Amino acid sequence: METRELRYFVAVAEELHFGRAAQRLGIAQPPLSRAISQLERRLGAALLKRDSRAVTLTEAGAVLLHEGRAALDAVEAAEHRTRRAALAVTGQASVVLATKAGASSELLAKLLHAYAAEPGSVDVDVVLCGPGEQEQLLRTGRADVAILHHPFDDLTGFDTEELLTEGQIAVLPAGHPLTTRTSLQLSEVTELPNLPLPRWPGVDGSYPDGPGPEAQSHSQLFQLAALGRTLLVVPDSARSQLNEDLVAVPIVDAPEVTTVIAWPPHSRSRAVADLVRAALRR
Amino acid sequence: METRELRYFVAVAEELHFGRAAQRLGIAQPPLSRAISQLERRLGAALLKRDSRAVTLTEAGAVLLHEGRAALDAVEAAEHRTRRAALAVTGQASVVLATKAGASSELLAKLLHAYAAEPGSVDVDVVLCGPGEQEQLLRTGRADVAILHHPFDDLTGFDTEELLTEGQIAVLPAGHPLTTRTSLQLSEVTELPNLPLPRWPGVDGSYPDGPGPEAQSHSQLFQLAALGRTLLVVPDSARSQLNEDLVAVPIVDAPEVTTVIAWPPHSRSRAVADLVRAALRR
DNA sequence: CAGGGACGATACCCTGAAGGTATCGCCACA
DNA sequence: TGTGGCGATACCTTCAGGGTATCGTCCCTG
Repeated sequence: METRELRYFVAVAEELHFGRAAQRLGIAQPPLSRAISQLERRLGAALLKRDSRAVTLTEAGAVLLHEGRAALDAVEAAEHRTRRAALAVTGQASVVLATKAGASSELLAKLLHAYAAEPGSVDVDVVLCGPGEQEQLLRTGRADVAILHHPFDDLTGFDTEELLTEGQIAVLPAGHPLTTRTSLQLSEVTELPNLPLPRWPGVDGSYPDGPGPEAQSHSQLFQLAALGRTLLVVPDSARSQLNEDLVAVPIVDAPEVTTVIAWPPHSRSRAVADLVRAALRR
Repeated sequence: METRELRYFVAVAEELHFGRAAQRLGIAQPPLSRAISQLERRLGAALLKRDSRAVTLTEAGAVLLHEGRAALDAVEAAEHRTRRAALAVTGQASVVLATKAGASSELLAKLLHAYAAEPGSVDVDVVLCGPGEQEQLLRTGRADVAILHHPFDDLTGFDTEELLTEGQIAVLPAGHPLTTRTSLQLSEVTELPNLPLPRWPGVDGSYPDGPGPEAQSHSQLFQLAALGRTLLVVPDSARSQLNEDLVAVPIVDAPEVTTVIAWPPHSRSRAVADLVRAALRR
């Protein structure tokens, strides 16, 4: 199977529409139809049901969509990592570390400091990501290591080491009645009618339905919270980002958040190994 | 990057010889040379050093060999799993479980029995593998789950659950002086001049140098041991395979062997999940 | 030191796979 | 019953990828 075929199939499987998929791929619709049916013939499996008026995935098609994405990511990763390895020879050696924009910078600063002190350390490019983006960077080789947060980020397929486990706090606008409390239950904050939780864009860029305001970044979140438009449930270490307009109250029964350092399972990079070691030594 | 290019590069990188690689790929040498230099041009990286008389990998080439193999495995896995998913629809649903030929069948029997009792269980195809082969089957999608043994098998990149941890024993021919002992140190058995450890073929099929006899399978090993030609160091559970010609003596300081059940990290198969659950329930 | 052989690169040709345009066939819906 | 949307088919074109012949270079050897 060629990656071109996989890319074609993934496009159709995502769009569920040959015309749009062809447009996205920058080719005409007929060659796309042909490529897909040829792929189906070679696999000996129906991937799509063209039941006039609608294209849907078969069971096998769903499997190929999932596995095919992983395979394409792996190919892309091979490409990126090779390019970066070639740069490294010319003295441009560096590691790319992906982290969530707005996450605790204290931990990160310590980590970078500890690593920089190592003998043989190289430059660390810190890439600040939107939610969920780090994973993709790591899978496609555009990043070498990432700081992820369990259970928010999907850790499957990565090697990880735990760095920090913490509880969560509710961030409320100053003056809100609940700010008088010293602790809260999760159920007390999730369904407040006039202080809804914010909505994040999904991986496809669209927002789920709901009453809360839309947000793309951490800083937006804190602004929205300060304006009394939303309520945040965030890890304890986010306290450092509070200002006088915001009050934090611990939520006793919220799931614990574990900050981990993650890297692709077969990484052979010395720099990544050193970075992880530095992270574990605090 | 197309998988064809990756296959070409991997062939050359493994052979370190354009002519042989071309032969292996079933094409002529000139198009292979061209394909590789085109790949290098597109990546903007030298992958091979053609220093007359010898082809060697550059740093970037080594990275691409490694990452490229993983990517090719992922593509192959997508293909296999899709084919199997298509079969499953026709009522042929089954899971492929890879296990080392000759490994403890007691554990496996219990596992299969427990799984078969589950509601909704499907047929389990048990594939008996040579050493190290299970990993590859799992990575390329020809198997859905595998029984692996830490630290012998490489678990990186798989999700695993531990099933059993055990010590190791030395297997000696009956009548050997050491059979009178009730326990041994590892150092006492590894370097016996007239009872050397056997040699296994590596992933490339070639044998390492050494004094011991060559063996391909577990049953061969036990035969060789019974003939007094070799000494085995194996997990405790292999006792069940001993006959009257062989004597087992525990090795107190041998590394512990952990039997794990492993599956690809993003498996979505219900059957795999059930199988793992059954395995953990004993 | 000349000649031969091993090996990768280059030159040049040819075939077929992949892409484009036009059009068909089918169905839903007005 | 016509019309529009959509995937499939027919047919043409182009160039990427494969083949053969040959070169250039280095090493070895007589």
